[in-house]
Amino acid sequence: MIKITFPDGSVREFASGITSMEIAKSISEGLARKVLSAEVNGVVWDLSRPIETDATIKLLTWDDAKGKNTFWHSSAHLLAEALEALYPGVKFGIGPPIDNGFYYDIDLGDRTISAEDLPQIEQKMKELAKQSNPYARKGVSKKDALAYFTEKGDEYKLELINDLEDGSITFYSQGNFTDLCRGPHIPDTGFIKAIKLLNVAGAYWRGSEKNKMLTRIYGITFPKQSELDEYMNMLEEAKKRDHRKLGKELEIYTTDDMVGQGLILWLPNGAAIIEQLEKLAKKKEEQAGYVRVKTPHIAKENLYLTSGHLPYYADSMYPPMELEGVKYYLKSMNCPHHHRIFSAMPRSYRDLPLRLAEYGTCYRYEESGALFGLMRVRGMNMNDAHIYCTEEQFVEEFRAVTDMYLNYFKIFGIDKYVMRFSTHAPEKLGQKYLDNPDLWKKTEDMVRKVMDDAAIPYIEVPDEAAFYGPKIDIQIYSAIGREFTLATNQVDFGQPLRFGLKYIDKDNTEKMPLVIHRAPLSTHERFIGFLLEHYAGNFPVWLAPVQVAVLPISDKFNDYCNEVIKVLKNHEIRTFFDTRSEKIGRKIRDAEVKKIPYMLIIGENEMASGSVSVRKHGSGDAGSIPAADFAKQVQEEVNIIFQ
RNA sequence: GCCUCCUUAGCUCAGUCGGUAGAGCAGUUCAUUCGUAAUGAACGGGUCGUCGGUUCGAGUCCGAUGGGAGGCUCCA
Repeated sequence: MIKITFPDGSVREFASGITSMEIAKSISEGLARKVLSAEVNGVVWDLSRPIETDATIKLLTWDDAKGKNTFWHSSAHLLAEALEALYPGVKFGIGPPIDNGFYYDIDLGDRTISAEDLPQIEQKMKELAKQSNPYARKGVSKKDALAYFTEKGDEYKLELINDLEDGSITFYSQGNFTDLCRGPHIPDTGFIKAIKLLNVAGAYWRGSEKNKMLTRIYGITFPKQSELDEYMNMLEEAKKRDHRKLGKELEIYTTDDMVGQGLILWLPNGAAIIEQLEKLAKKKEEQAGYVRVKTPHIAKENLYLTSGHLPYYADSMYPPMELEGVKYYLKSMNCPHHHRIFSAMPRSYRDLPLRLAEYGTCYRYEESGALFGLMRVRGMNMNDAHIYCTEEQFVEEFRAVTDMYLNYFKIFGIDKYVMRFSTHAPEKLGQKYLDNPDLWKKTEDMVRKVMDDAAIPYIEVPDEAAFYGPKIDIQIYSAIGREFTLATNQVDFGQPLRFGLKYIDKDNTEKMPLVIHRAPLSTHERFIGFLLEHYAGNFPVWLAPVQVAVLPISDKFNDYCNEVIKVLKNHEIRTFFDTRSEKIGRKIRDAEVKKIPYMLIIGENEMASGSVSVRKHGSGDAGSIPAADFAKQVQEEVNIIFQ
């Protein structure tokens, strides 16, 4: 007999060799129908695998992330089985589960697969799923494994097997399909009731640009059709929030072939949002003791040789312009310019910390395939600043920057983010990282202390730091589920060295300052892209390009409307006056579609009483109040942000 | 950059078998002066992304190229 411990701590005895499925059945038939795999002593196992020692066990269902993983992994095998049936001779790469579904990488030789072929493959998968073929696990020797895939002619699997230890290799089979696989899998294909193949894409074998490009098929499956329907609905909803769609609909930005890819043309509405963001940044930075500077878009080659950006990053810089034998580059970073400002005059310890801020325009030649709406562009405006401080001041300064980030997140209601603390790898000092172990240790310890003291949750990622120092990246998630870096907060002791930055300390000796790079509001491009999706285009009053739409019932009230607009403008409120001879319902509809936060409906009653009827975007009629009171309320609503 | 797909009016899209382009919305003009999500009518608007090929004839078929989408790689 063996002892099985359950998650609630209870212990039951079973005969040795019992399977998780049998255990599930002993609990209830309902559970046995739902269970997908089991975590046995912390490792996810097939339900059919016999347990021969005392163990802690957790039965995994669709409600567990690990259960979903098993389900989707098995679905990938089902996809492979269908592909092999439809495209004999197809070769397989890898087919893992992912956050939302699974994929399989395949090599079809001369044949291609396109989106139109997916329904047919889906159909085949459904047919095979209905057969409820069990997933069978089998240990094989390395020799047999190699023989099997040599016979099959699948060089990708052979490459994988060659990297595996003999004795640790397992095959899984279902129906007519056998795959090299560590497992685990669900009991049989019949569990997979709803199947959707989402798209085809190219993917390099083993993720390297040097290798062959395989065809990747993405799909998702569910134990119930209703869950698939729900998921597809969610995808539809997410599409409506896509910043590229909203950016067009709300006339925020455009791009133009004649101007160039990745170069954003901001329309008046977008420019209005930019104005507000800059106003906010100015205010917050001024409060935090920053001073503003302005630097040009180009600089001589020597600046980037000194900073070290050339030649390592020349590929992602626009090529130089050469005039009178001198090369000029478009700047891809603001830091070198700021460093020269630091060095423009002798600096004393009394000048530190010196915080130089600028909404600087940078240009990076991103690969054409990497460009993506506002999120990845070639010309961008960074909310940049560089803080020059002494080692003693560093913790305080780094903390202040972190506080500023958190303050911004509160203002924008950003609560889903992850702080990634990227540190160096000691064995790569002198290659990937600047060779100064003391400074690495010192600065990493200081950053860790700031994060721990402030009790900010973060994940530490070794070997991801910048060449010149550790950094904190803030990862956020767009409404479409994409993860990207919004902002970064970096320590730099490399550039101060390269630029020979120094200050005169109390003891009259020269010392090198540390530099903090920070960009809490990212770039205008990426941040507004994010905000569009974050707010689904419903900008809060303070950011909305147009804050108040003034809608007369008929043009008889235009004069009174103009008086109201005058009052609004005196309160610095951005307005739109709809003078079309349309019915009020139409004007309201159009203002709602434009997502203008407030609409003022003005007719006979309002004119007589000197009031306005307020309608709030998305929530309807909000009653009428005196025009001056409304203006004051809106102004206060806005001012609160800038305090 | 690489793989797959897409590219028709300002926007969203239709266009059959290869026979010289169509709708809705938007725009302009006129009428209407209206109380909380679309008043009506008329009019204007396209070298079918560009270049080349096949064909008596190309929006339609083929090739190249620009741009876009989904991925991969990259992201100081």
